[in-house]
Amino acid sequence: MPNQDKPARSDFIRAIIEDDLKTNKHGGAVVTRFPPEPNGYLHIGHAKSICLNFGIALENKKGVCHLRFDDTNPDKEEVEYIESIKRDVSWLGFDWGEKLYFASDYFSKLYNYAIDLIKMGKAYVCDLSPDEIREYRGTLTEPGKNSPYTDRSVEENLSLFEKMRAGDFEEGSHVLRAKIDMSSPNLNMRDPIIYRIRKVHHHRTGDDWPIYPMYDFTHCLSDSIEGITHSICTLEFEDHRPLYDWVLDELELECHPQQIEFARLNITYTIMSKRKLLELVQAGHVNGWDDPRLPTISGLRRRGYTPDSIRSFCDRIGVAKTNSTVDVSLLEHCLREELNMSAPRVMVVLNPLKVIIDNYPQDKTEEMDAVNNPEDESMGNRKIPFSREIYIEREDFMENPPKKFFRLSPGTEIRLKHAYYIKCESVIKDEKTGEIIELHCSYDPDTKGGWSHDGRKVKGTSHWVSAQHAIKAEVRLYSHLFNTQNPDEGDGFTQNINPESLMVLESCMVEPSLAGTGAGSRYQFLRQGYFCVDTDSKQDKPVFNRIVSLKDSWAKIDKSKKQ
RNA sequence: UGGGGGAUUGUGUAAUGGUAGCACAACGGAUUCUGGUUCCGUUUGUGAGGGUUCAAGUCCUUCUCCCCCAACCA
Repeated sequence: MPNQDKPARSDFIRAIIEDDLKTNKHGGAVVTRFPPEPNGYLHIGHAKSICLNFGIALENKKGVCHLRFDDTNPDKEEVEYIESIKRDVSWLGFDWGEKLYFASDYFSKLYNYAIDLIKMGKAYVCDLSPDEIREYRGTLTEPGKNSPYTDRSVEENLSLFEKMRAGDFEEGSHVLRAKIDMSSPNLNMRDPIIYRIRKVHHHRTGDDWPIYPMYDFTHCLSDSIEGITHSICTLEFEDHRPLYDWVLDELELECHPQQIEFARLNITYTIMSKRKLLELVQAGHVNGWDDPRLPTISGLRRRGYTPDSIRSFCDRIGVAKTNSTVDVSLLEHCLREELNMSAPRVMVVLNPLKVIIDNYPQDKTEEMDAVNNPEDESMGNRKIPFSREIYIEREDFMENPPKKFFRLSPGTEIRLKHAYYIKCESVIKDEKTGEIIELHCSYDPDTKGGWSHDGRKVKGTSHWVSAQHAIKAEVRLYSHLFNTQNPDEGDGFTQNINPESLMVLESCMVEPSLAGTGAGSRYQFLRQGYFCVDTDSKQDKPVFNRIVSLKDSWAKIDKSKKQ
């Protein structure tokens, strides 16, 4: 159960709930709900809402959070999405227990409520076409005018609505509207449509219904039916609150939840719109909904993000009504913070450079001791084979090093992590291209384990892998999907896609202890970053995703020098 | 030019008339067999003007800027 031992967070929503508890408004009950529409995959913006709603329930003695699918638009909704949403919510660590609901389960009740409204003279069947309805609605600055059907008799409305329900009318020919006020400055109150005719198969109710209720009618009533106390939603529904309240007030329902709105989550260098996410997937800019560059829950999961780190992120960003964009580095920080403690360290050479240690015996192999995690001794040690030929990172050698370069260069000495000190004696290059092919080094046998007894200091430490023992692997390096902090600026978000957001390295050299590691396992590749075994990984060819790099102060120095 | 919201450092978020705090980021230093981690430190803020008050981010007032709303979507 997440978040229980953490200090209580405070935000304006929790403050409202606390007040309600003090005044015993709901008899101590706190009932929230997460109400996704099953028309797409969940993203980290949904995670914020999930953490809020389920988190609040967990924090209160009589707290409950429902998972309710808002499935009133069969045109766009699919069972596949329901399954993915359930999977994502529980992966994030939340449990709805028995409290799994579907708005479609309330269709009969909703239909009866609509009839109640008609009988009260508060709803009418309108024969205007969609275009006409728009026209009659007026504009932001001009009031609307009454539909010619506003004043139909209760009997006529009843019989018309029954016919709608019976499937006697064509799609678009009739709608049921709430009779409120066509001159309201709030467009949502200008006789909103509450039922439309859609002769579409519904994934749960089949062909039972030729009419489907609209969001504004369905949502408040579903909340009321379920005994929700606090109905938390995003800012764009603020204008809908008067309608939410109107429906429940007119129907004189005992349970009248309080709708509270908060700002949705935005993160730098990514997008959070379902529509745009869909476009990226369909246009092939990414490889499916679980592409590790996407902010979808499934993408983050595949990338290697942990549920804990996402929850921790959601805790830290807070909840408010200000439109805001959170720096993606905060998300990365949350991941590093967790994995620093839990991820085993391992040595992997991403861009191999062969090193031959000339004074090391030809056929000798030694087992070197290595700690699995310096932050957690209980994770133990492992043995790593060392031999005459090894690989080091190409970046760790420079023939003409600048100042402050602590790594290997001709004549300098570095430490091989957990092994020996080596000194670079000569550089072998391709005669034609000038490319460095291999390095010849000498080692100091008295420095086994990476220590010298004479107090000699080396500034650089490199990771390495024994050439004959190495496993070849593919590593996928991800960076931001977009080049700009706000992908929506400029000529549309697809123009800002980062062409280098995925770099595949095919010939990485992995230490042998990683043989057979399973998909989803996370490691720290020493000095490089946190990596996760991808689902594409095969026994003979492991595939790793870089979740996030380590912080790199050398990269900063190097970069500032070049500028 | 209707209605509804919002504005606190680079970013996010606290401070319910009484020392503007925290986190991330950035920068400096110490420690370190990861240029990681850890530790210490530094810089940057109440959108603007006026008013009330001993005291204003907070109250009053005028203004500015930003977001949302005219789907038979949610």
